[in-house]
Amino acid sequence: MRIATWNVNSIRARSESVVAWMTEQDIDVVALQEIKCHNDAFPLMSFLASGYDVAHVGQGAYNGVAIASRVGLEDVEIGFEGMPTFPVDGQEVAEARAISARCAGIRLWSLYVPNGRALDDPHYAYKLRWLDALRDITALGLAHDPAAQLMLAGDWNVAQRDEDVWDLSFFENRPHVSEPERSAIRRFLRTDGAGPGLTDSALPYAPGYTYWDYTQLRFPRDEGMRIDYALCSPALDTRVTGAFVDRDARKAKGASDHAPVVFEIAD
DNA sequence: ATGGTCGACGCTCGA
Repeated sequence: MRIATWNVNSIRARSESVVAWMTEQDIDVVALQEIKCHNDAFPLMSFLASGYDVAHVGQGAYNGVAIASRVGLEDVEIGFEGMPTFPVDGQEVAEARAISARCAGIRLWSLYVPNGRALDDPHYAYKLRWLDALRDITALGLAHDPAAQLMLAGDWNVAQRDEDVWDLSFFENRPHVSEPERSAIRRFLRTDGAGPGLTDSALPYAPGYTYWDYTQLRFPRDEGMRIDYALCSPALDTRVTGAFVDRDARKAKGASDHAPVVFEIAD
């Protein structure tokens, strides 16, 4: 079985190419981020016509996440317990950054972690709060069910290692590489005894970049970042037999600025 | 040639 994660940067602008890619690449389930459309504007027909069921939550021009599956889509959850909100015009908003479903026995999350914007921006503190809350609820769930088949997939907006960005000095005093963000991700991982004990399952197979800015000729110069990945529970990680970043999908005319990451899962 | 991007609720913002 193949599960993918892809920040598509608008689903309405490229629903046909996303569905065509899924069919060509034999993708069974995809976690989509930044769909950037209202719930009633989701291009559902493109997916249904190719045999994919879809769960989605939108927020107009920004954010929005979805899961498309041809192997079942059950027990959909929007957001997670304790998910932090962000104040917009004095109102606390639960942004459309997390959706989950059980597909072929796997509890898959599609996550769009807040960008952070700048180290002194309120969105940066929000990002750290958001990651901490997600880690807490994940650790609780896995403590209750250590054999859970769990995949947290998405755009994490954190480059964990120095080699996950093309030029570390470019990111000095900017989000994505700061120690608090990296520490927040490490606390999800098996290597941190206190956390839920997940594994960055693509890393052994696909350690390359997943995102290249549209500007500054970043893609032709291969000046990218590895910020899209999936953290898997121990029981699921043992089933991951391979992964790849499809750079060809980033090359295409009208492509998203992120490439999809594909996981091969043994039965 | 010292620039060079997109998508959306587009005369501006977020990535």
